[in-house]
Amino acid sequence: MLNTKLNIKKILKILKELYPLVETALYHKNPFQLLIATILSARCTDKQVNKVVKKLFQQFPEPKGFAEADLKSIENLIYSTGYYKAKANNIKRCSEMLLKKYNGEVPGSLEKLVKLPGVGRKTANVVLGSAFGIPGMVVDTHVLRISSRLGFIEKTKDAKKAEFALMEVVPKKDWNGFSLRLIFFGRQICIARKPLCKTCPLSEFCIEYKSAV
DNA sequence: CTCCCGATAT
DNA sequence: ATATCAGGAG
Repeated sequence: MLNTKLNIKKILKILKELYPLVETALYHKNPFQLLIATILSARCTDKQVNKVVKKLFQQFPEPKGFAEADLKSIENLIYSTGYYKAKANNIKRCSEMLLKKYNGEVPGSLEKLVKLPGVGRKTANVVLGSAFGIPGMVVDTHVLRISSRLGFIEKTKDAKKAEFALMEVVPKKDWNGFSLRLIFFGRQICIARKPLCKTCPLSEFCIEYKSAV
């Protein structure tokens, strides 16, 4: 069940009032560090990622360091984020490709970003939005869950499908902010296990809440 | 589709 | 004990 265009507009307005300033919570000082932090954030909380990246970037500030590093030493530094073998391998190979193809710089287009090891559409769109200021619709677990709860799109498990459907409904200038706001909203209010519908400022517009009452 | 996988909240 | 966390590769 989809929400009306007018309600979607109202929801976007309320979300902006709720979270006026939106910025990624991932610690980073340049596009490369944001890229690595975002790769690490797969199925892991930002808080957990931030616990490891400071030490990680102190040891390996640039692609060169990761490319020359022993895989084990990367694994040890990122261990607590989970999937540590796959992530370490991806980070090393990603750094190697950045050096070989892009002179160590992070490319600023979706097509190039998604070809990097460990980088899918979600990670690529995070980097586009938060490092380059290019509109990108980030569909992570929160956005996927909440955009259907609120009736922005039909329920789906396909993140790419959701991404394209959301780009139709949300104004392009809002794409970056929309994703970040839904993520904060998802952590604080529209929580996966136990959504706080009683105190939710969007419940009167929420398709799932209204159909449950 | 399965596999990768630790930390945390419930 | 189990679900969930800014997913991606094969």
